[in-house]
Amino acid sequence: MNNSTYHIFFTNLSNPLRIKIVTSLKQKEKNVTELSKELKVEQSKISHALASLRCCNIVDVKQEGKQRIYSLNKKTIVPMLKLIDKHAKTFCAGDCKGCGR
Amino acid sequence: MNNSTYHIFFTNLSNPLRIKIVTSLKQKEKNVTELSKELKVEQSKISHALASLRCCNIVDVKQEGKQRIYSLNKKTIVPMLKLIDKHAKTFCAGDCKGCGR
DNA sequence: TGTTCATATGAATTATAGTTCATATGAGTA
DNA sequence: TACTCATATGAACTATAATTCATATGAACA
Repeated sequence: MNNSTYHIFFTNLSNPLRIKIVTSLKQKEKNVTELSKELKVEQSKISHALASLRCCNIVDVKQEGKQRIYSLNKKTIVPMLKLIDKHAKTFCAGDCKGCGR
Repeated sequence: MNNSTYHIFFTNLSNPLRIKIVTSLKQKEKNVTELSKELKVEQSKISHALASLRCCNIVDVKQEGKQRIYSLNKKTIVPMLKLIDKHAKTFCAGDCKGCGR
């Protein structure tokens, strides 16, 4: 597999807001306004974040009336987050702190 | 698990050089000079990249004489890259192109 | 068809992360 | 202990990505 795909994919998930959206959608699908209210984040920020996530098919959309319902593509993301959980537990004493650079 | 760990972990892998190093170390462990020559990248760039990867325990180091041998922590990374391979194949027609934003 | 609610988009600004280069550290060896 | 090879580090600079805000689109409905 080519490195560029990895780079694009990881970059997409390397953002606090997008991660928040992902973990929120893990529970259940939501529309933009719901996400905006739940996360206390301005609507256009949510929309931009969702646009990125859609690019890599990390989330799916469906239209329902004037709402757009976003759902998580769990096939990839759920096992991936599990890998990180396990990694952090095993190698980073619970959670990864980064190294300030 | 807390979102900050996900963020730090993904950010670490969201960089072309660090990904190159990771995929190179998947084959076999290498020292800094070897990586620098193989990837045709200046030594300090490699060192900085390795420092980041070490923070999240994505790579390990051992000293051997004056060299430092870096190896990949395969437990997490190998299955993670496989997940992306499969994702790209299944959902992105082979490889993820991003969306130019 | 004009108004409202829901969401998306573009572009300028701002924040974050990466590169570069000069230099420091540190192991081995003459 | 002075020198060399291997690697690390800090800080200024540069590049990349995120935020903001004004505005566009588009569905529903009066």
